[in-house]
Amino acid sequence: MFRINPQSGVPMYLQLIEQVRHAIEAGALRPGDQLPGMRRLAEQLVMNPNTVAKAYREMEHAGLIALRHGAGAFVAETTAGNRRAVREGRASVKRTVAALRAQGLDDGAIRRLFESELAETGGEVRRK
Amino acid sequence: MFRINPQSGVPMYLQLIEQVRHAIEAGALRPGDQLPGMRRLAEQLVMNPNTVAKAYREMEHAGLIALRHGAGAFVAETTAGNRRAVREGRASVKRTVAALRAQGLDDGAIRRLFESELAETGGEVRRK
Amino acid sequence: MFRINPQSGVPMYLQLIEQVRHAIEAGALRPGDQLPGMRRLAEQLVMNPNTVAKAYREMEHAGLIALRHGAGAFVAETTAGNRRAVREGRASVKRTVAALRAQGLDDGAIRRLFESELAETGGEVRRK
Amino acid sequence: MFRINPQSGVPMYLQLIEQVRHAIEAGALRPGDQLPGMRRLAEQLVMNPNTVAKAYREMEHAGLIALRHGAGAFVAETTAGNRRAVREGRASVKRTVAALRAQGLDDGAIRRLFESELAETGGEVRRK
DNA sequence: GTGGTCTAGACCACG
DNA sequence: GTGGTCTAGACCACA
Repeated sequence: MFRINPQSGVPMYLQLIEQVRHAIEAGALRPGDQLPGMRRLAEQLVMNPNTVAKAYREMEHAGLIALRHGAGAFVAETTAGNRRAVREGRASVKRTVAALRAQGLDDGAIRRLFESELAETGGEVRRK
Repeated sequence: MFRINPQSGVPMYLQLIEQVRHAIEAGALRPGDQLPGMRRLAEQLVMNPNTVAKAYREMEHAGLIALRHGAGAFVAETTAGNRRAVREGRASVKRTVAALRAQGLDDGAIRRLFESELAETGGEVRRK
Repeated sequence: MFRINPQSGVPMYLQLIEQVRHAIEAGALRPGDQLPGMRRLAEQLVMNPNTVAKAYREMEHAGLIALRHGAGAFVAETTAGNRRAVREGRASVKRTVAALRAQGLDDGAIRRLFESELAETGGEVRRK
Repeated sequence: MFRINPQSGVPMYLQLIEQVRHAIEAGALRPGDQLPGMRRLAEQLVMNPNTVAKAYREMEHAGLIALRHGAGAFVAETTAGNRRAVREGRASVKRTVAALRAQGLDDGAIRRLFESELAETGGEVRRK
């Protein structure tokens, strides 16, 4: 369900958090849903359980999920977000990325293009 | 010219490298152009000169730039890349991002959207 | 400066957090003050650096301290609290505890007495 | 009769033990008195019966209570302790805590205050 | 079996 | 030297 790249320079636990966040935004994970157990997920993603635990703890702090001792991790009920916008946006992103790929750009170049655009047009600062 | 976010979790020196790489791809920096001095850049970006130095060293190692002792850092002549594709791609990325922003998505949600797309469609693994 | 008891059943990192919080409340640590380095403190308290790191991270989350990469940990400026009440309260607590000790009560009995009183009179729930 | 806080970081079974111990010290529970049934208590305190069972087992091990198979749990006859000192101490603790509350201190601050006092003046180490 | 704490120790990023 | 990430693996608390 998730794909982590240990070589990207982005901490693995952050990658996991972003992907869970996206899964929630996109509706793949819904409030109340149980997340995979830490150990099981660690095994799937070929990483250490402690690393998964760190991601889960941070997500709990962020109010994204709730950890119930002995019971598991669950998507928080308060998770709102604009799921509609995210789901609708997927199509245009898909088209744009496909076009860029067709022109011979690799992942890195595409990523830099998007990041550059975000940096230029965003009043927002990129945060943890 | 560059914008680094120390809080993003992505190493600052990597952010700088990616932005230089993009500037070259996009034509903002051309072969032979001189890069800002390390100390000056460090001051501008509010970071330690050692961190800038590390980024420059890595870029030299990658063949992106050439460090001429006592003279400064210059964009390498050998820098190929598909500049045309990058420049042409900017417009569509700009349109896509603007549309997503208009739907109320913030930087994070947009980033997660294209990262998700890259991960799903990319045969390529994201590398350092 | 701090005293941790590994056998108490209360997690060591929580004990450390409470003691730092108290030091701030009591004025022993003031906004802007630098905390001991994680490794150094770990050595002093005879615990693992990772355990200290966990305490520091939680305190950062709680807004108690700020962690500056490569620079150290510092007491947050926003730390208000009612220092006066805490400092003035110390005397009465000191007297009460001394009296209880004189009557032959041990730490456990004294603690249970206070906790019982807090539970009975507190509208507040004891939180992490 | 008892109040457990699952969020405090202190193990629930330890909280329960301490509260039973206090009830005995304070005379609320007298030698020979029957303790609530494990299942009933678990329900009241919103916790798993196994957790209550663990607390009861530990208390039996500590000689605090006796478990009579099929009959229930009873406060041990041998329970000594200085009940008089505890009962007499309640008044001064009540006064002290009330004063601290009046000064605006919350449960946490009060707890840190007496824990700090216990740590400073106690030759005793806090044990399980 | 699930989350939580702790240890020991390696390597990286930043100042 | 300071904080930060990751691994490997033990043991505890709770359901």
